[in-house]
Amino acid sequence: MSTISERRERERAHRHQLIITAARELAEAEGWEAVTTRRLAERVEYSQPVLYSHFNGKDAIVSAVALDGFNQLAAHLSHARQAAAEPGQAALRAVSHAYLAFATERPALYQAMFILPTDLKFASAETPAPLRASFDEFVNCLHPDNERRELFAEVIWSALHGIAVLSGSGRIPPDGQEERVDLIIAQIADTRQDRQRHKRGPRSRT
Amino acid sequence: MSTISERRERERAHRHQLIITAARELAEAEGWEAVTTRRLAERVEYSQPVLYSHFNGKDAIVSAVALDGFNQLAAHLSHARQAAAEPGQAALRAVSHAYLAFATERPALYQAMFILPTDLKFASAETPAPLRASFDEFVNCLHPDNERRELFAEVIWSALHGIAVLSGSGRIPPDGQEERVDLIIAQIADTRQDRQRHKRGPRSRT
DNA sequence: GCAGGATGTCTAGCGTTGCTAGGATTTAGT
DNA sequence: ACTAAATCCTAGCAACGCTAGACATCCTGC
Repeated sequence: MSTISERRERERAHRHQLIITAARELAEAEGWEAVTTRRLAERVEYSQPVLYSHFNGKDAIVSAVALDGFNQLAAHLSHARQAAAEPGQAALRAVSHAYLAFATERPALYQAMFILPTDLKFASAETPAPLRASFDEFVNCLHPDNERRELFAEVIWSALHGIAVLSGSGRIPPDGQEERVDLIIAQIADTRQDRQRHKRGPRSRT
Repeated sequence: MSTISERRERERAHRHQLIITAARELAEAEGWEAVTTRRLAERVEYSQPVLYSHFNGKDAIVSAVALDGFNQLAAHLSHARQAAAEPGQAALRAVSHAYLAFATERPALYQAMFILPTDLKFASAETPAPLRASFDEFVNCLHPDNERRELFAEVIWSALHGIAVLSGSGRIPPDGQEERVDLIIAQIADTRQDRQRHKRGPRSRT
């Protein structure tokens, strides 16, 4: 009575992942507007309703793809950071370039993570680990004595996200990304700035 | 034979603007997912097909709203810049705060301008004037001797857009926007940096 | 004043979307 | 072998963007 239900559960988990992978591949091949429940069901060779026995709806599927993406992003950034010779500005530069490369090379995945509406909870107690891990890759590039590391990381991440999405949608020229990243690193994360200088008394972040 | 067709044209232009306004108001009241062609038609008290005699499709309506938004944004930023005592960093700070205020106070409009798919052409020859005007409000805050003003403006704009959209979608905490803007201004647009120092030889922007 | 053509508008409907109810079929436990 | 439960699919709903074709209205030329 146990092994049989275990196998069932295993198969179910396998199919769960199959749906996520199929959705991502379909989005990467033809864009998210081509990811309909019918086409997705056809692709996994099941009927539509089975999708709804795994996910609450289409948004939940996109969310699952996004969560998967955050795992990949965290690994990608971590790899870049550790490949850098030493921590500090070099690591930050490496992570930033890795971030932008991820955004440009996996546009559909990036879209699921940051643009499409998802159920994911950010910046709260129930934030999934991969999200926090990705963010921490930026934080860990900053000097531990900088009491405003989180703030710096937020701003750097925001700036990178901004140029990623604006160039991705053609709102700024796709060329010159390199220059922009260099400018961000040089200006925002100037190592002269990333120190106790930025210590401040506790502030009310109302 | 002339005045009558003139009146027709006038009425048509009026209705054109009516549709745009109705779409914007509906989006601001209930979000863009509530803006359907049926509801929009009902709101302007015409049937669906008249929308298509004015616009090529729903995307074109969103684009028109976005273009209208860029006019408002340009005026908003221009006002903030000229209200600042003198040009330079103070003006940049004023414009940046005005930009973020616009994004947070008019989220639906901002979404049409920057997130939803539109037909607008950015960063090209046929870029509509209001888009360029908005961008130039940033450029004009930077020192004319800085040969990389455009690059600086792109990065500042991107950073602001990043924190606007990430906080708007809950991906970074909505609190602390003030701190982030201050950091961007202080770091990226440090007046010591915004000068000939940044002159460089022509670079290959491959 | 009145036919006739052009213009403007609406009704109705097509194909597709996300999602679900209810029946059919297979499987498990006694 | 028989009942019950779990599993899956067929069929369909309401709403979507969009369009064809019928109806009404208005201007023009006689």
